[in-house]
Amino acid sequence: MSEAVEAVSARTPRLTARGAATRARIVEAAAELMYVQGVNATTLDDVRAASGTSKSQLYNHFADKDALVRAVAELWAARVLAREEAHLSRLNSFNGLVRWRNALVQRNAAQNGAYGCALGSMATEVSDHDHEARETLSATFQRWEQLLADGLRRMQDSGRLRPDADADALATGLIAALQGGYLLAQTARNVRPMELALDMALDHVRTLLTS
Amino acid sequence: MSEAVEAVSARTPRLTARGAATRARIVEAAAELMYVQGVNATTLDDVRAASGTSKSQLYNHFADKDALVRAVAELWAARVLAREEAHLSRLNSFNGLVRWRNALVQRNAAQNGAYGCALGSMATEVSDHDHEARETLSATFQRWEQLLADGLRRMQDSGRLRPDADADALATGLIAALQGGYLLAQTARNVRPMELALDMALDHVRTLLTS
DNA sequence: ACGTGACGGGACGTTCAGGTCCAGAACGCT
DNA sequence: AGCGTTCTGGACCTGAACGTCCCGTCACGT
Repeated sequence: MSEAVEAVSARTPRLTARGAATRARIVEAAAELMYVQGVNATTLDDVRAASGTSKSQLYNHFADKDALVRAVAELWAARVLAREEAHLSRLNSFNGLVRWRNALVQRNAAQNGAYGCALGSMATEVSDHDHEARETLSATFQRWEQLLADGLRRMQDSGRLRPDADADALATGLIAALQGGYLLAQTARNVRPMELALDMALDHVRTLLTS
Repeated sequence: MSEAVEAVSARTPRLTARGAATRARIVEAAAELMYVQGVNATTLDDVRAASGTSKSQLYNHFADKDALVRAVAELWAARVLAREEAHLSRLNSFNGLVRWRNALVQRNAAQNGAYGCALGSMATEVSDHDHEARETLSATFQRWEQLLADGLRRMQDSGRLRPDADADALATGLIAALQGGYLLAQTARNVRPMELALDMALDHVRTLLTS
């Protein structure tokens, strides 16, 4: 997430440590609220109150609400990718994939599926409206798929996954299953559909292992 | 969709043919706008203009915007289920599943993935806010899964699908793959991820056929 | 210590969406 | 045909959310 903060601070060079801290407080508070309530239901006054700042700060750091939303999208993108990189950068076995699945399911079970995936929810809410944010999120999904695909390729290199399996396609399928699972779980307020979706995707990968 | 209309007309018994027509115009216009622009970005004035009605009509037929949103959710639910029932009620072979996939992909390709699935988009946008609408959508997903599961069971009965396959779990996985595919396609403005997601799910079903 | 520029607070303006109301037109029934 | 009921139109109200502004405060360099 430091990436996102620095990317913007580079655009506005004069920024003291205090200012940067305020900006970070704003984005983090907004990220939390927008995840829980949705982007549209989160007002700037909510953000102001939650971040302990004031209106002028919001408009000191962001041109308008859309700019804040974009910053929030970048923050979630960085957070999710950091988390996933930690899980996937050393992925090299089917069991690693199972552990990945379990971590995601457990995390989502803790809130009964509510809120879904921060990226997925933002994507549907924002993609009709803000092209820039949509492209950020699209690139993030692609990066996420790449992390998975790299892991699958390592499984191929070490002879665990059949070499004729299409790692990129599998990665897209896994992320789609995950996102679809998030959506069904969120709608049903129940993690079970997410488990089923991921298990089916993993079952499919299992059929492609070198037995 | 007649179901949804009748369900409400039953609640408000006094309603002339003209009134019913007005109500239907409102819901249909709102459904279109909310699908394309999103629920939140659609104002009642938009609906009024698009339906060729007036404010008082909206509030004559619906208590508030949330009630209209619920009616729209019911309309989409009925529309999607009617469409899917037409495709799936006689599903009895793997090729039927492939045709189902092709129809969905083709339909979504026509708009480059934009807007996604009406049900899925509404679900994420509404589920944090309106429990009733969320439950309608959740029930619709379940019904949809059931249509698929019934088809899969027919494939088992006719000996095409292995009897130890879990039809319900497969159905959930297929719908999740579809919804995840919709989401990725919408974010990328490209149908390809949806194709990959569905193909992976179908590949998995293929491994469960009686060879 | 003193001045400059960034930071901070919050009152205020403006717009716009949701929701109300009432008078008149259309309908349907006897 | 006449009358009550329902439907229709659109003006109007209200509140809330976005965005502006101005002045006070703080930090840092000289």
